[in-house]
Amino acid sequence: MPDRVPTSRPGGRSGRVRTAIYTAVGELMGEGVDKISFPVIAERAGVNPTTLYRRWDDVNALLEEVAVAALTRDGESLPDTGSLERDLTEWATLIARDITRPERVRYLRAMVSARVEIVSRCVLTETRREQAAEMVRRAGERGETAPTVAQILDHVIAPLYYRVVFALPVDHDHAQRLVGDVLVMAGRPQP
Amino acid sequence: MPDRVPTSRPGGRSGRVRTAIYTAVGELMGEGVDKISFPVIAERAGVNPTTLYRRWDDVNALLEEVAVAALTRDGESLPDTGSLERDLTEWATLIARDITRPERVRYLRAMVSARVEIVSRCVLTETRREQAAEMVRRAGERGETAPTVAQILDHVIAPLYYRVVFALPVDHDHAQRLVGDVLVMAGRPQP
DNA sequence: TTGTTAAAGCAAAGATATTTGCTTAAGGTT
DNA sequence: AACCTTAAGCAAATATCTTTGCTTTAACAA
Repeated sequence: MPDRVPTSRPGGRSGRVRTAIYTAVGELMGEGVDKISFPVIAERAGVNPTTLYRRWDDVNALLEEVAVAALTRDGESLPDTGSLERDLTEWATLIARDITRPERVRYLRAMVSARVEIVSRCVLTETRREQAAEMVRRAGERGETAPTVAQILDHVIAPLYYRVVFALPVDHDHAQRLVGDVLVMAGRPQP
Repeated sequence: MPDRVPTSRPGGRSGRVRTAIYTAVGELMGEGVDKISFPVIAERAGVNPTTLYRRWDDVNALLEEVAVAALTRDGESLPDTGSLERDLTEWATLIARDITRPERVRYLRAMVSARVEIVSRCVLTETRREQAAEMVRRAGERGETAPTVAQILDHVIAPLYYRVVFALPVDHDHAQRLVGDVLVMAGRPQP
C-alpha cells in the first residue's frame, strides 16, 4: 500500500464523549441554566474542557449542533387520514404540543439567536416545508382543493413558532383555528 | 426635617453615560460583533466597565433594555387611508422594511433569546396588537367586514417575524400576499 | 496480538471578565 | 456659593475562561 489514509474514528470513545456532551447540554438547557460555558458543560459531562475547546469553535457552535439534532429528529410520523383538514389539524396539534415543551422552547430560541448559522435554521424550516408539501400532494391526488405550501407555512407554522418564541399561548384550539383559517384560503388565486 | 428621601437623578451625567452605552450597543450590534461583553461595550462607549457591572446584572439584561427601546420607538405613524386593505398593506410593508434592517434583525433575535424577560417580549407584541386593533376599529366604523385582531397577528405579523427570525426572504410582495390572504378570512365565523 | 494514530486528559500559562474598596466628579438642594 | 449625595472613575484582587505543549488512552489495521 503506497500511502496511508488517515482514518477518522467516530465509534467508541469519541462517540461516547460526544453523547455525554450532548446530554449535558440538553440537561443544562432544560434546567434553565443561564451561564452555559464550555467548563460548565464539561463538568456536567464528566469530560475535560479542552476536548470542547478543540472540537467546537465556541459555545454557540455546540449549542447549534445540539439544537439541530434535537429539533430535526422528530419521531412524529406524518398524519394520513384521507382528509387534508384532518391531516393538517393533527399535524399542527402535534407540532404545537412538541414545540411548547420547555427544552424545545429553549432549543428554538437558541437556534434563532444571533450567531447560529443560517443553513442550520433552514434545516428546520425545510423539514416543515417537505411535510406540508407531502400532505398537499396527497390532497391533490384525492382531488381536494388545497392551500399552497407557502400558505401553510405562513399561516399555520409561522403563527405557532411565533407564539412560542414570543411566549404567547399555544394550544390545540389555536392550532385548529389556524388550520380552519388556512383552508378558507384554499384555491385563492395567487398574484 | 426628620428624614431625607434619597433622590434619584436621571438627568445630566448619568443620562449621558446611558446614552453613550446604548449607542455603543447599537453600533456593536449593527457591526455584527459577536463577542459583546461589558468591557467591550464600555470601551466603545468611552465609559468605565465598572459602571456597567453596577447598573446591569449581566450583558443580556442590558441588551434586552436596548432592544426594547429600539424596537418599541417606531416613528411609523399608523396608516389611515380609508380602506382596510390599503391600511394593512402599507402597515405590513412598513414593518417588513423595518424588521429586515440588519440591526433590527439582531435586536429581534436578541429579544427572542433565552434569557430575556417575558414581559419585555410582550411589550413588542402588544404594540402590534394595539395597532391592528385600531385599524380594525376604523374599518368597523366604515362598515367594512374585517378579520379579527388575532387573525391579523397570526397571519400577517407572525409570518413576517417568523421569516425574519428564520432568515427566509421578506419583501413587499410577500407582505401584500399575506394581507390578501387574511382578508379572505374576514368575517369567517370563529369557533 | 501488536503497532499506529486520532482524540482525550492533564497541567500550567495567558487572557478576559468580574468584584470590591476607595476616590473623584457633578447633579440637586439649602 | 457651600453642602450633601448619587453615580462614575480608578486600581487592585479575584475568578473564570481559553490556549497550549505534552502525556495517556483506546480505536482500528495489519
